[in-house]
Amino acid sequence: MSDNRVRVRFAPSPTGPLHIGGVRTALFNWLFARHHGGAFILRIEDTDQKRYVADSIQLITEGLRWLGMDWDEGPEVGGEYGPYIQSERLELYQKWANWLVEQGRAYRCYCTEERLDALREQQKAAKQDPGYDRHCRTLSADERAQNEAEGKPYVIRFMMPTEGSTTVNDLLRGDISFDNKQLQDLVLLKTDGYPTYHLANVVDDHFMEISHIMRAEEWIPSAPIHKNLYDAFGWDMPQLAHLPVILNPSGKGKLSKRSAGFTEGGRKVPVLLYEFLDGGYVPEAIVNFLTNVGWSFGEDREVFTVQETIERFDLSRVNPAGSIFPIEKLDWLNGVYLREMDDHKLAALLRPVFEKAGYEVNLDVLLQVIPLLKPRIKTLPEAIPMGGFFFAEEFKPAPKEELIQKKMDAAGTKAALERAYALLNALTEWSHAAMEGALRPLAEELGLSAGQLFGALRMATTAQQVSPPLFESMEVIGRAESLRRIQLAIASL
RNA sequence: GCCCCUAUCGUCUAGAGGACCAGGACGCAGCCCUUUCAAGGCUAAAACUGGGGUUCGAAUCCCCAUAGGGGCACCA
Repeated sequence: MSDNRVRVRFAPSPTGPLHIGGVRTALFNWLFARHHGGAFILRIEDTDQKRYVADSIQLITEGLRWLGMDWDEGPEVGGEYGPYIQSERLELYQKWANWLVEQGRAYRCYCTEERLDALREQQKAAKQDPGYDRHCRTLSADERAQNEAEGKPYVIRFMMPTEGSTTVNDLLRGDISFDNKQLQDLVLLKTDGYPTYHLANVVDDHFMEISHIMRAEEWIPSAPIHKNLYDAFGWDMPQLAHLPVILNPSGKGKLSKRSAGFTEGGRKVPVLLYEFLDGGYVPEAIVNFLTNVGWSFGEDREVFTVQETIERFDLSRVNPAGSIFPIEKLDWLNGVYLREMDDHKLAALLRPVFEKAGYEVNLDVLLQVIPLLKPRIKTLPEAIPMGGFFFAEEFKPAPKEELIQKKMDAAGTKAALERAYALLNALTEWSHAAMEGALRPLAEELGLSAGQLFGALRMATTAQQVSPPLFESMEVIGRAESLRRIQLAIASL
């Protein structure tokens, strides 16, 4: 199954934190590379100086590593096709842009921003399609010479064919044709000497010997542009596969961090990768979840390991239709992974969560608590209300009213707690089994339901309406402290 | 406005002409278990956008309509 000619890349631009949509694109590329035994390349497309955000590259590399995606070539690891940061390859792009000019396939355009803006306004007013009017494409030799003599700044524009059509093949959708009249004489090289995305992308994919381009669906309209560029250069175009977009839970538009990043219930949906980290999702669950959006394992299976995914991943199972971000499925899946997780590993994840919430964590206690927490949490922060009280420095007894259970009064509650105290105090072994063995008959004797008696004890020992099972909790709290708390409750009645 | 893509339960999806009165999962509802909350088990409701073709036969192929999405920068 190994094909070392498979070379794919993830090519984000460093404009801020990783977006989950980008992560999905990266993941599919990575899975494809690993499945075929090819190379996964990380390339940084920093050709827009205005949008560059410092530290972005680090956020990207850390994010990919967190999810377990390693790259064979790129920043931090190097490679034979580098550099892998586009701002370090400017000469290459300039060379090939100029080559196109020499070949008569591109031209210098001296139009100012003002003229372009005015043109756009005019087109808009006349309800014409927007686009460059190719003014500088037909400049005479004299006009050109004059512009050069004046030292006017210029961009290099591609001379797009104006007739016929361009057909590109998409591995998921088949052939897609575009009327060349729709295509623009787009800018290849900007005034500042930096390439645009289109030029840099084509040049790099060619020289980095990329075999398959897997990118998001919003790039489909630029595929014919790229195709014409490859043709002009005389290069073969890599295979294309446009991955479906992920839509907002609101159903309106692409998944974005703004406006519609909420579910119908008004819940904030995580979108940036760090928001998933902060939200208490684990990487294994995120990866498993992402592979279920736009791709399916088959065999009616929803839960599987990365290794299984790598073995099975292929483009034929990619669904070309866009999909709404199914966040509730991630919650469920995260719960599945948390339940299956090794106790020590979960302890390492939970410890900082409790500490951040202001609790001082005793590792021994945490390890005892984890089995109680496991089936009750879907995300890490949910452990705080469920288990935080185990680490509270000072016990705050529940108010009297809350000790009294349904259809009971203060006197009855007090009497029941006193009897329970006596039985527990007499126990030779402080285990949940022993406690239950002693107290269940008591409930019956007192004519109370298990819910009434245990409810009162829960309130007395944990001061919580909701908690892990009573006796297991008391086991963790310890004999002396549990008995002390029951005494406290009795005294308050 | 123009161009392009897509279309199965509320949602994520299975389905590559007969094995489909359409399967799985999440969510939702009910029941069981149960000391609260979960987890777990069981059951239920829930979909092939519409219309034309092609074919002995269409969720699957073609066309049109509709709907949703994407794109039309010296941003990627």
